[in-house]
Amino acid sequence: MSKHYTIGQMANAGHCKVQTIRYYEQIGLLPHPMRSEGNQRIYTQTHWNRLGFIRHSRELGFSLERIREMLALNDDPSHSCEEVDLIASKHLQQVESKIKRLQSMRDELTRMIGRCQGNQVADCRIIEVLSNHALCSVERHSVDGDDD
Amino acid sequence: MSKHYTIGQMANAGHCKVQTIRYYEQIGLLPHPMRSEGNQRIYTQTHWNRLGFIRHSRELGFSLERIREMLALNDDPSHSCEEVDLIASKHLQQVESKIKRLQSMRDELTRMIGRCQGNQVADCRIIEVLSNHALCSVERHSVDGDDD
DNA sequence: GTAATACCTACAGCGACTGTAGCTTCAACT
DNA sequence: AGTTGAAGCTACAGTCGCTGTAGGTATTAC
Repeated sequence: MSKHYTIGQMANAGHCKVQTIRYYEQIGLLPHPMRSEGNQRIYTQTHWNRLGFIRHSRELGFSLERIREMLALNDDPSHSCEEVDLIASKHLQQVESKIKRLQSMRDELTRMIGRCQGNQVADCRIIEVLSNHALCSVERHSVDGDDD
Repeated sequence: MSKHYTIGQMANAGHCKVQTIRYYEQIGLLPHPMRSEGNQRIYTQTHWNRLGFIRHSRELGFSLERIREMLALNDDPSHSCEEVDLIASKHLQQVESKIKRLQSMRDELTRMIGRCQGNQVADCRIIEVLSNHALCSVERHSVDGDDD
């Protein structure tokens, strides 16, 4: 009765690569599926839904660790909503501060590029600003990675 | 006459870690400095300036590869400004599209969180939206990394 | 029967650092 | 002069979230 899916169909639906799904399984985010006689993975609706949750959360920028936590909460349906709310709210804050940082980058880049006259590098405003932070209006911030 | 700096002083000025500076040297972004009798790195004003350029560019979100290119252009002062301008303009575009993506994430997160009533997970709007992309207004985009 | 496609495992690589282990060197203080 | 603590050294593994590759097996379509 219940539908089954190949890894390729899952990847298609999740807008990700086949390897990504195997990776999620490897790190314990997706449960091991059954295997066919020929050793190929056979997914059920449950896997399908779980992958949907993961991919959608990724699109909203959640880390795999946060997703793992939210999935655990999801698996206990009588659990209070508070913790999920907290995770999402914290994430929202991080997204907002990333936006702010990117906006100040954008402003400074725009200013820099606008002042460039297209002459020689020796007189280039862009090079000049990059060489000299004092000419820049972007406040200093930590330079570290973030996820999409 | 000319000033010398230790790696610690450089790191301080560049708002980065000592290891980061050794890393930049390793990948050829900073030239090898002289060494003291005790094998410690001794930096000159030239290194100091170059690190300043790198760190400021990083704060504006340029990748190390773009920075490498801009440094090469910078090293030829009679070179036209055009290429620097192009690199910066492309980067600005990327920053702007990152802002847009983050803004739509922010909007959807806000919407999701606002609808949550703090009951049980079974009825949680956040979980619901995450489980079902159809409930979401964020258009699908590729989920990949970006730099600060 | 054959060819193309999809699947399998295992592992290396990306970017930009960061952390650790196990040393040596330097600067300051008694 | 000795000692202590901070700063420096090398070499290498780990982070995150995949992505790519090599070298094989299974399935599907014609």
